[in-house]
Amino acid sequence: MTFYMNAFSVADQTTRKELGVLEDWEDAVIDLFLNAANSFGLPKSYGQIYGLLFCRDQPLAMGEVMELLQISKGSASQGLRALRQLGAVSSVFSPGDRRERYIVESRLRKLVGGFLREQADPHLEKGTARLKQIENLLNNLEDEDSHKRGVRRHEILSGWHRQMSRLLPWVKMIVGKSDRLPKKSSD
Amino acid sequence: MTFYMNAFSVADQTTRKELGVLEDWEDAVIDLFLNAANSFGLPKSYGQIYGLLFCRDQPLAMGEVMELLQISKGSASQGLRALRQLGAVSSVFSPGDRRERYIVESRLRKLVGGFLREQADPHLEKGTARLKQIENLLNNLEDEDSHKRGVRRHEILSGWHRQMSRLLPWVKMIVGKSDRLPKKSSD
DNA sequence: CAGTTTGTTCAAAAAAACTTGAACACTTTT
DNA sequence: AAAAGTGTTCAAGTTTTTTTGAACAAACTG
Repeated sequence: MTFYMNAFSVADQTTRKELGVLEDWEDAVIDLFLNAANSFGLPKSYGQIYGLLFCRDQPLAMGEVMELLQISKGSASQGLRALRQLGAVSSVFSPGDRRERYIVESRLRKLVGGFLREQADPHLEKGTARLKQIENLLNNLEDEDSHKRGVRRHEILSGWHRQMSRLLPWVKMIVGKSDRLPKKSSD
Repeated sequence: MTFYMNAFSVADQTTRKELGVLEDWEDAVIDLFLNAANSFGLPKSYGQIYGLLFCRDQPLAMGEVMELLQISKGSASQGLRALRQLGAVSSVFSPGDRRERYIVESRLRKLVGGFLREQADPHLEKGTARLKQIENLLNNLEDEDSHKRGVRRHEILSGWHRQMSRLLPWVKMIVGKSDRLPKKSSD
């Protein structure tokens, strides 16, 4: 009934490592991040890449990411760029190797901070501009009733905008509190 | 240079209302919500519908929404359903009219609450399940090093999950503080 | 310098998300 | 009970987003 659930039997576990294949739990973690990326409005390949690097102790080069996840050069390149931009991934160089290698940022505070900076902050700024534009349209308006109605709506929107601006700093605060669990030994 | 910016001249402002056409400022507000919906991961038609109802003092029937926004029956029906589900829209009946008519919820606290309930809470629950699944995969594991590595990752993810769970109640609190601006007269 | 490795770009292909409208179901009106 | 009004559903069509891979650039290697 569930014969082919896994592509490898228990006896093959060493073989798998040699072939550069993912562990089952790694697959599950990667899938978790794939779904998370989706619900944050990011392409799923970004989630996969983050998830893979998250699983590994050693930094991986782009080619390794491509092979392990079976994704194209383009996806890997763009995904890594975007993740660096978000501050979710950073690159390191091993001496004697020309390739750039990548590791994740796994402190939630930093991840949330980067996400808010890249996604939320720009929206708030655009919001300011839009509110101004609506204000202008309301001023070139004949109809008195419509004007009044519009002004009321503008006030509500401004209130929302203000509240959202207030919220973000708190989010950074709260998430930052007790980050990463205490580790067994060094770090 | 900007001759055809608006489809109607100032002299036509009464005509516009008769034709059941949107005001310029209403268009702008609707567009604002269209974009906002997009960045919250909701279909843009949902944003348009919310935006239109947000602009109006009187509740609108589905047919009116369809005509004013030039969207199909299907989009209107589904959009209104989803918005009601989120608690962003509610329906009322006028006596002597068989049609259901719709109005928005414009208290930010309620909107955020509904959004978190429908979107964030389910994700947190799925997260719990996924973490358990990963834990299981880790237990059926031969390789000692991989197991240790996996356990560490599982700990980190559990920590994130806990923090997110903590965050949501705070968000509801903070947003709820000073809702809606003080109004001029009654309401 | 010709060849190799590493990584970026972007037009085209593939996949995913959204919208449409026709068919249907249920109510009310005549 | 036929006709008209209101609203839902869902398969098919459209649009948008994401992924791919070939062409290119840059940096090393022998």
